[in-house]
Amino acid sequence: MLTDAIARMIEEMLNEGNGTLELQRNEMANRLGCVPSQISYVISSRFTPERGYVIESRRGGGGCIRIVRKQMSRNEYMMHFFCAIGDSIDEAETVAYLRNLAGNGLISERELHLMVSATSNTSLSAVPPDKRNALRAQVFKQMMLSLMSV
Amino acid sequence: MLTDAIARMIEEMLNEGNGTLELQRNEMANRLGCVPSQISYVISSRFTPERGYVIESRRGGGGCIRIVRKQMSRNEYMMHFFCAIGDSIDEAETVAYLRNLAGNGLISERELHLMVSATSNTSLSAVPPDKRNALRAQVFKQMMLSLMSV
DNA sequence: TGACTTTGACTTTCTCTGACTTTCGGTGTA
DNA sequence: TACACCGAAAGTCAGAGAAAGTCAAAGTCA
Repeated sequence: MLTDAIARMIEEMLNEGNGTLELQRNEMANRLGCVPSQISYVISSRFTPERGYVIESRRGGGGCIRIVRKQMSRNEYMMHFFCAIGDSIDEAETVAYLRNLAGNGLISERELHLMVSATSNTSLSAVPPDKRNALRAQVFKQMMLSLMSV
Repeated sequence: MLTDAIARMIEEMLNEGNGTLELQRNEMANRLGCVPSQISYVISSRFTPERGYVIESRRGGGGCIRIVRKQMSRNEYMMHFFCAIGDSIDEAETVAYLRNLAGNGLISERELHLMVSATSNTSLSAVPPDKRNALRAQVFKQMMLSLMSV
């Protein structure tokens, strides 16, 4: 059945994208040889808020549909990231992690900014560069822990 | 999409300019290879008063568009604390400041926890104790700044 | 039969463009 | 000085086009 194929495809893409996905309805419909509204149907019947998905979209040129899975409990998800940090991490990777957390609604926009700046090279400039990544990981992880306990 | 590129560019310039920006519509359109009214479109659809921006402009020779990210008296308050931090601060005093901010509703409970843990001795344990207070002040101030610009 | 799928026509929203208008500063002239 | 004119900006607006949303009717399957 078409619906299932599309749903499976979206699932996979969600997995690849760490629970976040942006797709273009027309493009996808084209790829699958179906009518665009079929994509809408699948999303509205399968990827509902009750099942833990958040949908946003934008019309017009260059429009797209954004699907975010909120399935894992917050803390499970946080823990997943927490473990991935390791004991050294550079600035760029930290920002990437944090954007991901924000994209999944686990931290707010303000919290994103807070954490980015706390772990920035600017903040840590007093520390010799060769020790910075370790310190950053430490700070990052402490902040994550603090969020998990609130 | 052009709109997004322009919006991103303006954001960045705003950040660089501490929340203020003057741009020349034609010049910018030229640089981006688009029609000048596109710039107007982006500004009117994205940098609206509802989103906290103030727009002024001047026509004629040497004209320009001025964009200001509105910073409420909230920020003035934050600035007051910011200045009080100095370039060295210990853990206890940091917690006191943060409690104060939370008590005044300037940061949320979660943000309080985040900031306390980012500036804790635990987070900064990799740094020799005699350098910790300076680093803490640095981290603290960066976080404050990030909140003021959101 | 009844619930779920599939389709396509129509609607709404967003982007982009270009023609036309308004405003501003400067410059030349009486 | 006062005024008219000119060129250089920014403002406005309507229209075209792109993409997603909606919905009802037709089709399918258990």
